[in-house]
Amino acid sequence: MSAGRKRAFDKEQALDKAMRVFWENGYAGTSLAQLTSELGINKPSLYAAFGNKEQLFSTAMERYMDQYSGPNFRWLTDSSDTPLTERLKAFLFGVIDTVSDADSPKGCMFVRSSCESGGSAIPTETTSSIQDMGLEIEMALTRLLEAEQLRGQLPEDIQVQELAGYLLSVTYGLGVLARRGKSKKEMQAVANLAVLTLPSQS
Amino acid sequence: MSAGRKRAFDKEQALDKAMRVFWENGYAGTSLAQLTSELGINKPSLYAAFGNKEQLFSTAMERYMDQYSGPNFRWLTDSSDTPLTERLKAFLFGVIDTVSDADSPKGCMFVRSSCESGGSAIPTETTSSIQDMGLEIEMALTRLLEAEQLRGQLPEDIQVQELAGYLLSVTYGLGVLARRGKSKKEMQAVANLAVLTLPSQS
DNA sequence: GACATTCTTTACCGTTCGGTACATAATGTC
DNA sequence: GACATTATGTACCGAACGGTAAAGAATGTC
Repeated sequence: MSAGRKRAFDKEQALDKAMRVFWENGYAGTSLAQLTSELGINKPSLYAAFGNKEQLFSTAMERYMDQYSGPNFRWLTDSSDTPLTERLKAFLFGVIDTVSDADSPKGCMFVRSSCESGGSAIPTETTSSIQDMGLEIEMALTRLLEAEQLRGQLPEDIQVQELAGYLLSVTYGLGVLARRGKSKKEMQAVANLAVLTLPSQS
Repeated sequence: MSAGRKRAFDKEQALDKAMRVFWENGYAGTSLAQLTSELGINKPSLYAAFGNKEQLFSTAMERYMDQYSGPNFRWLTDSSDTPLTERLKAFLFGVIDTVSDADSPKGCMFVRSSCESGGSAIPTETTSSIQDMGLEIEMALTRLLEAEQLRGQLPEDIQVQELAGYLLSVTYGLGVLARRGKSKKEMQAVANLAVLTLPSQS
């Protein structure tokens, strides 16, 4: 064990709070004063633990993806005998729970950050890491659909990357709807419609 | 004609530029220095013409809705003998042109502002006006679908507000996809999928 | 052409921004 | 218990923030 005074706060807990502040107010819309106030620590402690604002945001973004996006996509990527339509529905319902949870900011932090990135509001390095996260998700979804198509769960004439784009569009749209205050029930009806109308029954 | 020195810049043109700056960088991510630099005018001129930053943003937002959102929705609201599916497709293609135009910022300014609003990043008054814009769109879309259902263009057992939510979700999703760099062709394929799978043929 | 009016320019206001130097307090090592 | 090490609290930094006062330049009215 190394010497030195012990940290007086829980780092994971502080990161979770920081993630929620960014989730609610965005990168440009969040100030260090807000962060230190919400986390209950001083600026030097924050900088010692997480680096600067940009690095803290990136870490918070990764935590969001690990904690929410990952588990939701696991409904899709976990091998299972459940029909694809039902797994898609479970995925979308999981997303809905995430973006309209009563104890978290409304909407999707990834969607929000994607919209905020690209311009001068977010540093370029962070912008490209957000870009990478999105590409990773998209590729995973495409690969999954390809595998399902080979297994006969999808018509052979369908373009899987088009279908992946469609599913992403609906998913992202749910994030926006949630931010706009759409109720969980209404969004679940939307998800049902989206899955119901899929060309998935082989 | 009233007395006084003439304005040395075109107000409409300046508003258009301001709209694009907000579109690209968001409300919190845009500074007055950026605005005055991009518009080519000084701060006092900007304040005299448009009020403060918040009022300028609201005006820019209204211009965006008038110039882009309005015309796109007119594909839906204009009475026509064209089948609903084709009108929906025309609407979505119009949206795609807007959010992935080569001469404008990528993505949808309304989607972006909706994500940014709600927290402390945007003043509450502006937040609620954005909220109102969204509700107006949603109600117009719902009314349209109701009318189409009465005309027999939609199955009687379908819940039009659920369908409206679904269409909004896809539409908002396209705005996010565009911001993330999806090509126009890919998005058009997504729109085709979304319309193709609709339960619209009566 | 005097004058009131309106815009532009410059310079500035107080505040908040992200970030840090420095002294102090707490810990493990020896 | 001396010491190196690490975290905390305070106080501060220069820069950028949104916004404005004041003076000068251009216009129409009379």
